[in-house]
Formats: sequence, structure tokens, C-alpha cells
Amino acid sequence: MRNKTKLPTMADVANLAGVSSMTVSRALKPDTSVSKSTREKIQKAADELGYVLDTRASEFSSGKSGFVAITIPSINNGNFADTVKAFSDGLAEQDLQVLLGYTNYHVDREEQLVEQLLKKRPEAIVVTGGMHTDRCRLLLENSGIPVIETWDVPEKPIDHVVGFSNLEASELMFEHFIAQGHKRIGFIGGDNSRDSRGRDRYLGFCNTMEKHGLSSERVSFQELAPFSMEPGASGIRSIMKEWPDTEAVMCVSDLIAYGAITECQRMGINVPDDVKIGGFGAYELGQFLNPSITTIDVGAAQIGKFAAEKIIELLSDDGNTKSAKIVKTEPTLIKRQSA
Amino acid sequence: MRNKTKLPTMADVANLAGVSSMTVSRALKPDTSVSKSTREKIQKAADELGYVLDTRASEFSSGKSGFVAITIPSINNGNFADTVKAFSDGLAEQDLQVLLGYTNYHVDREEQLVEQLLKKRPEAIVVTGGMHTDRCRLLLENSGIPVIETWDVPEKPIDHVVGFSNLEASELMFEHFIAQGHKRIGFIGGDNSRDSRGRDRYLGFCNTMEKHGLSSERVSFQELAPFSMEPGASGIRSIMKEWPDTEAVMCVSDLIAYGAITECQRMGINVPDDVKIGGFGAYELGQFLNPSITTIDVGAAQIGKFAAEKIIELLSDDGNTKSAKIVKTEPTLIKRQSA
DNA sequence: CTTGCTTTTGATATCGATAACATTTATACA
DNA sequence: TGTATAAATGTTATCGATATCAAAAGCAAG
Repeated sequence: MRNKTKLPTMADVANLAGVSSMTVSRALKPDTSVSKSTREKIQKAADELGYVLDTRASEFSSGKSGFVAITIPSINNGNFADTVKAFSDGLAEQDLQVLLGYTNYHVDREEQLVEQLLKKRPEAIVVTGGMHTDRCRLLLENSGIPVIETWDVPEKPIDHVVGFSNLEASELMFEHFIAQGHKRIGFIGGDNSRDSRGRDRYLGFCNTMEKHGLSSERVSFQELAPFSMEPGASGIRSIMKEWPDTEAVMCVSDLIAYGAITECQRMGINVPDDVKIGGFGAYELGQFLNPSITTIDVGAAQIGKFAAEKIIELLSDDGNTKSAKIVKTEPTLIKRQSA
Repeated sequence: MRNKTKLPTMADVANLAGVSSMTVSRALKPDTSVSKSTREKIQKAADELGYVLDTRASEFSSGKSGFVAITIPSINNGNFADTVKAFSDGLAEQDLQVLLGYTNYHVDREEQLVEQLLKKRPEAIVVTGGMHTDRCRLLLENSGIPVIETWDVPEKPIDHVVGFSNLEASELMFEHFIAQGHKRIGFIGGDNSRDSRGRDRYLGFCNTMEKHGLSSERVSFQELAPFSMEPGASGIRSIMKEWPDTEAVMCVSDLIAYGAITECQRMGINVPDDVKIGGFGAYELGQFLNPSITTIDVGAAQIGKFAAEKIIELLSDDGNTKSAKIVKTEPTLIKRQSA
């Protein structure tokens, strides 16, 4: 099946067109000095042979890979997808491609992934979060390219940061609950040892409760598969069983909130009259559920946009880079029906 | 910002370890004959220098790129994500990476994307659907690598196919409506000129209606942004306004169905008592909505799995490839509450 | 039609790893 | 201990494009 006949090379095109391969190389990219007639001749020869540039050779020769790497925890997450999309759009103008990898919320997997990505010699790398293995940190520090950590504001940044405080973001929701007079408040989250963003949202819960002299015992930690609503259903069942008088619950993501709200409906519990439920992330599906989900918008797309701008600036390299090392975005509460 | 000091190369590692670079090359990959002591010495030197293999050079030299390209219409679609995930998992064993591109449902964009991907010399390419521009077809045919079309069964396949009939799949839903005694049946879809899969589902509607002597006029075509629920809401509003006695509606995807069902709830129309609503794709969110969404499961993950298996077989190249050129998967109806 | 400049084209070395072949070193067994 | 065989390591050429420098062609003005 694999064809034995080799694909045409630039030399083949050069031969057919009766020029040197260097001229072909020039003719095939814009803004290089080649006479109009020669360029047309070459284009014709290339079309005839069905020639497609071999970027591996091209990149290898020129020393530029033409792409930027980014790691995100999960593919099935509209929030990260928004970041990636904005990031990708922002870099497209500069003819920079995006190479994407998924860590599945594992730092070990992240280390492996980062190594894999660095092997391809990206021109910059963006990672989600500030929690890394020691070796991963080392690899990033020694990579010789700009490194941006996002979706978080690490205490000890590796290089640049575009993020927000998950802790402060989640406090917005709890302050909202408390401002409505609620006291018996809960939280549904995941495995905090793996996901520092989730952990910080939980810490936001503890902090706010403590600040107002309230108990932070009403908690359920679920095993979170990527893009899962089921954990939300389990979580709310367990909370309502153990503490039936719970007035408000924040979920670590809108997907969890979705599972929790729909489970309440099945249990005959009215949201928001009986219990208020808040989410995190401003996913589109939350807007259309009945009741629509009150949530925290972290500006996922903005993060991607800022990261792209930062990279373009860092790569332009006029020597005097003056942008701040840390860019913070401002999460906001989106008040809807569920809380 | 861009560091001037060059990253270490294999030769640097070789120097430090006191061996030839060929030995370094061998030591850094498994299953090659290098003595244990030498390998350790080299590993130590590599770690010391923070050396990471340059795969561009490696791939260029060996002639293998080590990855497979796949194009899908949209990133924000759980179905395609399932296919990609299964595909990716299936290829991981063979140390094949997946390079992913999004066509955004545009054949022109697809052409551009395919060219871009081929420039990187993948070892095989998977495209979604069988609708391509002429030039795109040509590029694929001349690529010299295995080509697999998925999510559809084109009349004139380029090479291999792993898909299903969208037409037959959607008929399942309409036959289900009709078996329940419904006659006034509608369809909500998107721009058929761009999405052949959506068009075939619409044709399934027309065929089934005609076969049973029913009218196929109750149709609403919406502008579909990727991952959008709003069009479902608009679609059902327009259908219920023009034909208030409609008994059942199938939506071209579960996301549309989601928008339609939640809009019915806002309009005070009971689903399924007043009107039945079916979806397509078996998205997770449909399972948790109240009412849960009756849908068609097309085996998205299975498609990815089969495609991966096929590619592994085609690349193994023992000369006598015997697998069928066309593999069909069997869509099934998942009966839930909404219809 | 010659001088001096710009534009276009060509020759050669090179990027970093690996394939293919050659050679040396270790190991087994008579 | 010597020969046969296997394992480990080294040498050289090479993948396909591009950077760099050099040469040729085109062109304007005197």
C-alpha cells in the first residue's frame, strides 16, 4: 500500500522548470525577488508534479519550526477550547501554528508531554497552571524559548504568566451566596491533588466561610472524568443526604453544576427555590438550561488572546521587551437563574 | 528574549560522554544494541546538558514523520472529540502522534488545511466526510499515503472509508416517530450546502416522509455556529409558530435538540407530551437533561478506533493488505424520554 | 557603449540526526 | 587457546530545503 515512488522534491521542480532549486525555493514563498516570468514557470512545474513543500526539511534548514506549543488539561472542556481558539487566532496572523497537547490533569503526563513537545522545537510554549514536576520545570527553564503559564498565577512563575486567581474567583460566588443571606453553603469538587485550579476554588470556599464564621464542612469530592456531569449528580445527592438543610452549593465547574441541577430536578428539589447552585466557567450549555446556571466567567478567550500577544511580542525580539511578566485577567460573576 | 546560546546537540552529548554521536543516537532509543554501561554514561551526559532530541532532524533524517493527520469539522463537538480520542488512543501504541486540524465545515478551508498538513509529511491522513474540492481530492490522491474518509460513506471514495450512512441513521428516528403513530413531523438542520452529513440526515427525513406518504414541509434551517444551542431554540420557535400542531421534530444534532427542548420549556410546551424531540449524536449532556434526549448513537469512538486499526494495518505493509476498503458502523437509536 | 547600480539567479555549505556499511570488541564453544 | 559468532561502536553519506555569498543579467544615465 505504501507507495514506493518517492514524492517529488524541489530539485525535481527545478529540473522541470530549468532553474536552480534555490530559485524554486524563492519562487514558492512570497516577497522574495524572483522575476514574474520565472515564478510562473516554476509554479506551473510544481503544479504539474503535484509538488508540496516538505516543511520538515524547510524548518530544519531554516532553524525555525513555525509553531508554538500549548498544553491544556482536557480536550472536552469548552473553557480550554475557548482559550486555545483565541490563542490560535491570535497567532495565525504571524503564520504561527499551534501544537496542542492534553495533560489529562496529570503532572506526570504533563512532564512527558512537555518533553515530547520540546523535541519538536517550538518557538514558544504555553502551559496551563503553575504546578509541574521538578523535571518538567527544569525542561521548561532550559528550553531556551519563551514560557507562559496560564489559568493561574503561580507563586514562583517560570517566566511569564497570563492568568487569574482561582481562589479570588470562587470567592465571588460565595460572597454572592452570603449576600443573599445564606449560611449553610456547600462545595462540590474533584481531586485536589491533581488539579490546583480546583483546589484553589475549594480554598476560596474555605476562606470565605471562615471569614464569615461559617462552617465549611458541606463538601463532596468526586472522581472527575473529563467532561462529566455524573459527578455533579452524585455530589449533590451525597450533600443533600448528609446535610438536607443545605441552602446553596457551588460546583467546581458548570458541567458539575449541570449534573447537580438536573439531579435536583429528578429528586424533586427545586433550584433555586429549595437550593441554589452555582457553577464555574460560563459554559454555553449553562445559559440554556432551565434554570440557567449562575456562574463565574474567567475570560477564557481573553487568556488565549493575551498569551498570543505576549508571544508575538517576545518573538519579535527588538531587544527591549517591556511587557509585564504577569498579566492578570478579572473573573466576573454572571448572575442567572440557578443562584 | 530569544536566547542566542544554541541548544546542545547530539554531538555535544557524544563529546561529553566520549563516544560517537551514532552511539548517542542508539542509546537514546530503546531496543538498540548499546552496552548498559555506555547507555548509562550517555544518559548521564544528556541529563547534564539538558539535552532533548530534535525530532525535526530525526524525522527528516529517518524519513518518517511519526504522525498521522486528521481533519474534523469542529473542535467544540463532543462527537468528533470522541472519534479523535479513540483514534489517538489506537495509534499511541505504535508511537504515532495525531496532528489535528479543523475545517469549520468549509471545503475551501479543508483544502487549505489538507495542503498544510501534507506539507508536514504525515504517514497517513484521515478526513471527515466525502465532500472535497477538486484540488483537495487531487492532493489526497497524490499524497502517496493512506487516506481514510470517515463519518460518511462517499459514493466515490478516494481510498479507504470508515463511516456510516447518515441518511439511514436519521431514518431510524423518523421510523421511530411514525411507529408511535405521529404524522406531523418536522426537522431542524443547518446549512446543507456546507455539511453533507447534515444534508443526508435531512434527506433521510424526506425519504421517510415520502415513503409513508407524509409531508416533509415542516423544516427549519438555521445558521449553525459551532457548538450552538441557540439555533435549536430559534428553530423550534419558528416551527411551532408556523405549524403549531407539529407532533415530533428531529434535530440534526443533540446540541440543537438541547436548545429546542429547553426553549419548549420556556414556551410552556411539554416535551414529550405536547411535542416529541429527537437528537443526533448521543452527546453526554443529552443524557442528563430533563427530559433526557432520545438520540441516534453513531458510534463516534468506534469510527476512530477502526480508522486507527486500519492505518496500523496499512502502514505495517506486509504487502498483502486484505482489509476491506470500506468499513461501515451501525448507528442505533437510543430511546430516552424526549421522544 | 561603457560605467555603476539594482535585480535576478546560481553554487556551495549547512542544519542534526540516522541508515548503511565497516570495524572492533566481547563471548561461546570446540 | 584459537576460531566462529554475536554484540557494540565507529565512519561516511545522506535526507530536502535554505542561508550566504558570488555571479550574471537588466537597466539608467552620461
